[in-house]
Amino acid sequence: MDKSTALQDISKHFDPGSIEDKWYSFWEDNGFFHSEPDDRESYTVVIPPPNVTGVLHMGHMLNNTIQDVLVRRARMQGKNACWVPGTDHASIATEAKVVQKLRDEGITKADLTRDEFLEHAWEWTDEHGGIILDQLRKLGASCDWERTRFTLEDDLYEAVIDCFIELYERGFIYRGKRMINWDPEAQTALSDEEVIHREVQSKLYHVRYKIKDSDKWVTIATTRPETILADTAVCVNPDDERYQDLIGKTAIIPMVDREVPIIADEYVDMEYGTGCLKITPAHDENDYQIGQKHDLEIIDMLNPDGTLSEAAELFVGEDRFEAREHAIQKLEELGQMVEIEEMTNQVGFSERTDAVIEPRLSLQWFCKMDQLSKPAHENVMNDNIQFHPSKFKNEYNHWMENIRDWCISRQLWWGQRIPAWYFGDGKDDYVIAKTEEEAIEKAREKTGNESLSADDIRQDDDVLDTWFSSWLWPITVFDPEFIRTGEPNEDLEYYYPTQDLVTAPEIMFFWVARMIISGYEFCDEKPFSNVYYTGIVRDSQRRKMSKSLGNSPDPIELMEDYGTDGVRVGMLFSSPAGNDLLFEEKLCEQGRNFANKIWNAFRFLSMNREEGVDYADELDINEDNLVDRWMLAKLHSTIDAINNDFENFRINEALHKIYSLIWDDFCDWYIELIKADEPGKNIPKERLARGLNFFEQLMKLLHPFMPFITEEIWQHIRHRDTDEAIIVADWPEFDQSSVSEDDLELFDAIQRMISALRNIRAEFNLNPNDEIDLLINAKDEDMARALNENEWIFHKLQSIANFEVEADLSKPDTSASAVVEGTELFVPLEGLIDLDKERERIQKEIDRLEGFLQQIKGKLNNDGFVNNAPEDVVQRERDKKEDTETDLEKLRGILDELN
RNA sequence: GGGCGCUUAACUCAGCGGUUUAGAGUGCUUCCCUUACAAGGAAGAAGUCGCAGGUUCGAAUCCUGCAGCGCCCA
Repeated sequence: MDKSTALQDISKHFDPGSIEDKWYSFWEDNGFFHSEPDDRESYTVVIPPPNVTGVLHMGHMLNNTIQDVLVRRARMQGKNACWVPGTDHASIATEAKVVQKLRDEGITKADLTRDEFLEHAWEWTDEHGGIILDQLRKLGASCDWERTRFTLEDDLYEAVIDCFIELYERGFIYRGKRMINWDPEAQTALSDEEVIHREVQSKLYHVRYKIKDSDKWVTIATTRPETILADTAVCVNPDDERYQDLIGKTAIIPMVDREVPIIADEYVDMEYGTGCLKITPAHDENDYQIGQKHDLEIIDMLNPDGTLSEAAELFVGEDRFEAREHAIQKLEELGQMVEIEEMTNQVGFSERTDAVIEPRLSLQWFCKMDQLSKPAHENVMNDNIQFHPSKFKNEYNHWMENIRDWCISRQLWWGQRIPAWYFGDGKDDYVIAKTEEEAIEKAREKTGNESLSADDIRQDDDVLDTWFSSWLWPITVFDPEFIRTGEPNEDLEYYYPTQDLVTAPEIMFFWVARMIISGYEFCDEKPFSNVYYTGIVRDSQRRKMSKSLGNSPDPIELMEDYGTDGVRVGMLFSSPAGNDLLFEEKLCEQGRNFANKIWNAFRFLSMNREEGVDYADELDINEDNLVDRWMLAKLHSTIDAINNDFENFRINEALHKIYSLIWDDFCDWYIELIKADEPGKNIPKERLARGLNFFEQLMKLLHPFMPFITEEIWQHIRHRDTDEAIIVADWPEFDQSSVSEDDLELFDAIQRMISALRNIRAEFNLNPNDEIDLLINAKDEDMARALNENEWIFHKLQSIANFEVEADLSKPDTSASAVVEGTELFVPLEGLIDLDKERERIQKEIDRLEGFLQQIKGKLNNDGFVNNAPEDVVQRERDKKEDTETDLEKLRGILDELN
């Protein structure tokens, strides 16, 4: 397949749409994404599994682009790169969607059996699942699709059950009645991490309770007056002098006239509110603690759906918010509402359904965290696992230091069903078993009842938290049986621990911390070495992009409008690790424009190719050509800098450097300077070959960022066998000996001279084609020789009739002038020059340099600086001073002559 | 309430080790369809680096306080 010819009609605008699918299939079909264990060093990344029925959003785009950049570079470096894709079942979110869909069809969940419901859920999953994986393909993600995993597929399901059983046997899992976060919308318990606290405007109700056998009243304050119905005590601080006489008395709960004790506990803050606290042990965490301590009655007044239960006595069946309104009304009627105060307070909302969370006493399964989390805590703090940026270590530390037990049961059907089997109503009347048969056996053993049968036992209805399956992700994607066997298979042995994890800081506790915990617990080894936290993608008003707000552009549309490469570049450009990204489409435009620039550079080189000519395939510069030496030095210093950026996870910096190397150095200078000497002629063969070879190096450095255009161009430059595709090409190797500081400096001086000439043309309205004379008074003989040797560069970039360089040339009359590092440039402009304007120009330069000189002198006149600063720093200042003084002297001379 | 972070050009952001007149993109001004690219080229204007102290020979950079904004946790 020789695509290197017939490019004369190539489009002026790069058309990404026509090549993306082609190259993606090419890579995938040829197995470049697939990895098998071998002798090479492994480089492994596991994807943060998106929700199986979700669609790609901007956060995924950023996150997966970064993963792809890392993976593609590692692959080019010759590592055995393996990026494992997959999805999770997103228990609550998916179940909620299925419930909603059924509701739309007039079916309620309660009408269905578990199996019937799951059938609907699988149907939904089959229909919507995988969409997001196709979207990742569109993004160019070089995942090993043969390894695609789903947290609810059979063997991963089994692994989670094994994990539960294992941890139960190790004593880390227990069942208990605890205060949990109840989501009345999804009707399930949630972990602490799934509750989002938001500040809301609310009211603080001051309500007075009557003291029994007395005319006295006591006033409490609450934001949830309906919970008064479940009060079982009133509590004051034992040191509070105001209430000493009340302790031990009885208060009468308003509305229901229940008698409750007035107790004393240090927990009560005397300063807060009235210093009197109502105690509702069933519906508040702290109240529950006090209730336990003082052995108070517990009245659970809520049904699972958030309506009031019989226990409330009043407003039974009403929703909690409706009941609140009625309670307020009633209290006012009774004359027991003392005051209503406006206030802001923190309210918990469900991460998934956004329903207001109710603290609720409930029998749930928990995972004990204090012991389990120790190695995970230590190994992040000692940098055995590195966070990028490291500021996230602090948050991690704080969470770990205050870690609480993890509520892992969910009152849902979509997930791994808890392997607990009950044979009675007692607290301990259960066994943990993988199968029914095993459960029967264990139950017989436990009860001593040999005739116990399947009819006598019942499996727990609940499933496990989704994160209880994804915390095993780096292990089970490779070896689902490992949790059970403890014997790693070949894959786990080879790929674990993985190298880098790229994710959002939002799920540091949900997922990252827990993966580290399970990694140490089951593998006795970290799951990854680096965690790169991306920023959050926000809109121009700093709002998080979300589907519900409708402020997120459709990623697929963006890719269609700007090209995938363009969008990738746009996303990465202003996104250093951990910093939020304010997304605007302009960023994609910049990416698209860059692709177009590259495309046209390639197009130009192609147009100069001649049919049947072989262009050398090794980069072999012309050592006699400053421009070649300069480009080589630029290339290698950039390779070095980019490698360094990658080491430090400064992905956006690396991109900026390759961007500038291609656009500013290669396109604006190198290509201009290798152009044919006469218009209409082709670039000479050797020169063009070198240009193409440089271009190849640039494409390789760019490939991780812009995979499609680089492969397209790579394949056009010359014929490639399949295994010579850029995706598996060698990452350019840094060579220090290719970086000549002298060449970089000389070329930099020439660039500034050219810029000075362009400035003169602009100031005096000369056209690019107007010929000028250029007389140069070089600062010394070396510079004179160097400029004479490189006279051609000036001719290439400027229309120059006469070019003259001397080390002692005097200024011609009526010329425009410039001074670059002690070298004076004169452009005689008889009749064209506006002397006032020229004086102004020179004066401006003098002013600028004088300001600069002042600063340098300030330093050098400071004894402290001269005596204390490192010698080379002081010397540099001295050199600067001398150079600046020389330039100033010359400019003043020029100005004198103009006057 | 506890903790963390941010504040740099009109806008969005870089700026890692403290020491070259603080950079990029966008936007703006002027010129140019110059034999790749107008999705482009050239030139240019634009910043007392939030405020106040401190350390230092030297601070956008380190420390302290303050203000404003944001995030995490309770």
